[in-house]
Amino acid sequence: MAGIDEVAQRAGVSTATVSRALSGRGYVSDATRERVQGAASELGYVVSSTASGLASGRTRNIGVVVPLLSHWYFSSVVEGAETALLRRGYDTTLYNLTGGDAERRSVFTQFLLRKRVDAVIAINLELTVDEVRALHDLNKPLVGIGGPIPDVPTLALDDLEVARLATSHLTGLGHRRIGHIGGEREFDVDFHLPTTRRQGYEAALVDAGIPVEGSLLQPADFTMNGGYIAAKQLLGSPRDRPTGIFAASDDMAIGAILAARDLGLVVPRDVSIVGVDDNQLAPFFNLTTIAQFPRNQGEMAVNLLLAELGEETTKPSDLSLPFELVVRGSTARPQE
Amino acid sequence: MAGIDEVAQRAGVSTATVSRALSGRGYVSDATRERVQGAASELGYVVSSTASGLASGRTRNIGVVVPLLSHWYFSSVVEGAETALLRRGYDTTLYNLTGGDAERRSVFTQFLLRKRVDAVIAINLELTVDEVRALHDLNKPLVGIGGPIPDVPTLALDDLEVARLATSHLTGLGHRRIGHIGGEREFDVDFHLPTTRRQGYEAALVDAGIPVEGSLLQPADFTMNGGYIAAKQLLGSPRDRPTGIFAASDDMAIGAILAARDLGLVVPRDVSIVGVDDNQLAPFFNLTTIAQFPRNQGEMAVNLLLAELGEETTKPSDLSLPFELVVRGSTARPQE
DNA sequence: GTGAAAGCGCTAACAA
DNA sequence: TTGTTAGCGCTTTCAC
Repeated sequence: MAGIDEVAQRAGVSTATVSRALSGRGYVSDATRERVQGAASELGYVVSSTASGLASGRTRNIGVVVPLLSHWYFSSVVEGAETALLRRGYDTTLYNLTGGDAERRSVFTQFLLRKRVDAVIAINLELTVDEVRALHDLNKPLVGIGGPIPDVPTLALDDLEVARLATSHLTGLGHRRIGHIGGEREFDVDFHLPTTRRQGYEAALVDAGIPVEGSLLQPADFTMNGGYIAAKQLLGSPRDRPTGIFAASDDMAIGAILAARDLGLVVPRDVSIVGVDDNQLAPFFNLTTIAQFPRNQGEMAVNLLLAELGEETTKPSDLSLPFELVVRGSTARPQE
Repeated sequence: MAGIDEVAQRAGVSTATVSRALSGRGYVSDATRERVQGAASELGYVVSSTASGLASGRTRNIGVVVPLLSHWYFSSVVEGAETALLRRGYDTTLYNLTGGDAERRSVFTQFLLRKRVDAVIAINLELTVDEVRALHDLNKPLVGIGGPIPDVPTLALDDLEVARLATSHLTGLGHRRIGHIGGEREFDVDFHLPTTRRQGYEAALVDAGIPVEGSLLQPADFTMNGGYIAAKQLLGSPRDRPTGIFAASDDMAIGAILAARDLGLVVPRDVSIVGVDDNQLAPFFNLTTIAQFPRNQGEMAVNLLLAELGEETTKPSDLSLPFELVVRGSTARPQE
C-alpha cells in the first residue's frame, strides 16, 4: 500500500506538506492542498493510524465503556455515539463490562491505558476515584452519561423530574390511587436511579395532596416479567385497586399492561399505565411514557468530548438530558 | 507514564528483553520474565499500542462491522465477540453502517484501511468484491457471520433447516393447516433469509404430505407489529383458520400471540405458534421457538479469526451455526 | 507556505 | 537466552 512518500513525490512536495495538507494542521496553500489530496486519492492512500498516532499522540479513536450492550438503551447510546464519531473521522472502540470485576479491572488498568484511545465515554458507570485518576493522569478526557462522577462532566437525566412528570400526568387526569412499580432496593445501583424515580413519584403525589401509601409500591427488576408480577400484585385485589400505575421503565409498564389484560381489566378504562423510555415496543403497546433519547445522548456525549479535545464542535451548554411526555392510549381519566 | 526503558532499567535487562517478556514472543528465561513482569506492574507500565503496532504491524484490535446495533441480535453478537476478544487481549473497534451508503463507503475505503485493525468480522453484510479485495490487499483476514461471502469464511445458520424444524414440530404435533409469517419480498435482503425460511416451511409441509397454500403465507417485516397484523389476517376468518403458525422471528411470533389473544383465541388451544431466535422476550411469552445463540456466534467468529491470525485458539471445525428447538407453552396438539 | 530532519516508543533482525 | 541497533511511517519543530 502507498505510503506518504509516494504521495509526496506524486504531488511534488515534501512529506511534511502532505501531512499538513491531509490533516488540516498548519499552513498549506489551497493549490497545494488540492494537489496533495488528488495524489492521495489516486493512490488510494490512507494515513496509517499507528504511525500517525505514535508521532502525534493523537489516535482519533474514542473508547466507549458500557456495563452491558445487549439492551435497547445501551446499544442505542453506543449507536448514537459511533455515528457522531464516524462523521468526525473518529473510530469507536467498545468495552463491555458484563464480564465482572476482573474484566473491569483489566479494562481500566490495561486496555484503556495502552494509548489506543484519545478519550473515554462512560455510560451508566460509577467510576472509582482510581479509575478516573488513571485516565486523567494519561491526559485522557472523560465524559459520563447517567452521572454524576466526581471530576467528570456528566450528562444526566433528571430522574426525579422524569418520575414527577409521569406521575403528575396521572394526577392531572384525576387519578388519586396511583401505584408505582420500580425502586427495588436490591437494584439500586447505577446512581440510585430506581430510588430517585420513586422519590419523584412521591413528590408528585405530595404536590397533588395525595398521601403516599406503602402498599402501592411494588419493587421490580426493570424487566417485563418483573413488571407483570408487580402489576398482578397491585391490581389483584378488587377493593382499593389503584386506577393508575407509574412504572419506572417501559418494559415494566408493558408487563403491567399484559397483567391488567390477564386480570380482565381494560387499559386505560380500568387502569392507566405510564412508563419511562419510549423504547421500541412502546408504540406497539400504545404506551404513554416519558421519552428519553439515547441516540441523541450518545451524540451529545461525543460533542462534549470533542470540545474537550479541542475539536470544533457544538458543545452542549446544558448537561441535563432532555425528556418528554408522550401521551398515547394507555392513560385516560379514571372512571367515575 | 513509564516507558519501556524504565522497565528495562528496573529489571536490569535490555528493552528488547522487556518486549519479549511482555509479549510472549521469543525466548526469555522464566526468571527474567518474572523480573520484567514485576518491574512492569510496579511501574504501572502498559505497552503503547501505537508504538507496538507501528513496529510490529500487529495492532491487537479487531474491527466489527454491523448493519445496525440497536437490535437484540446484533448487540448480542457484538457482545459475544467483544468478550471473547477482550479475554485474548484484543480490543474491539465497532463500525455501524446504519448511516447509509456514503458512510458505508467511508468505512470500507478509509476507516478500515488505516491500519487500526488486524482483521475484520462482518455481521450480516453482503460485502462487495471490492470491499473484500481492499481488505485482503492489506492482508487483513475477514470472517463473516450470516454468510455466504465469496472468498470469506462465513459462519451461517442453515435457515432452510431452521424453518423446516420449526414447521415439522407443528406437523409432528398433528397440525395440517399451518400458516407462515415472514418472507416478504421487499425484506429479502441479507442473503435471502426470509425467502429461505419460507422455503424451509414449504419443505416441511411437503415432507408431511401437506399441500402449500398461498393464502396461508403472510408477508411481514420482522417486527412485533408486523407479526400482529399478519396474524390477524391469518386468524381472522373462522373457517379454515390455521391451527398452527410458524413465524420467521420471535418478534413476529409474539405479535401473533397477541393478535390471537385479541381475537379471543387461546394459545395453544386454538392456535399453536412457533418462532425463531429465542430472544429475551420468548420465555416471558412462553414461546416455543428455534433458539440461535448470538453471543456464541460472536465468540465463534473470534475463534475463527484468531486462528487465521495465527493465534492459538480452538478453531471451529464446522462453519454452520448451531440451533435448537425450545419447546415452551405456545405449541400443542391441535384440538379434535 | 514549504522542506529537512529529528524523533514518537516500540519490535525484530542479527550478533553475541 | 540476551543485547545492539535499525527501522516502522508518520508529525512537528525549526529554518528558510
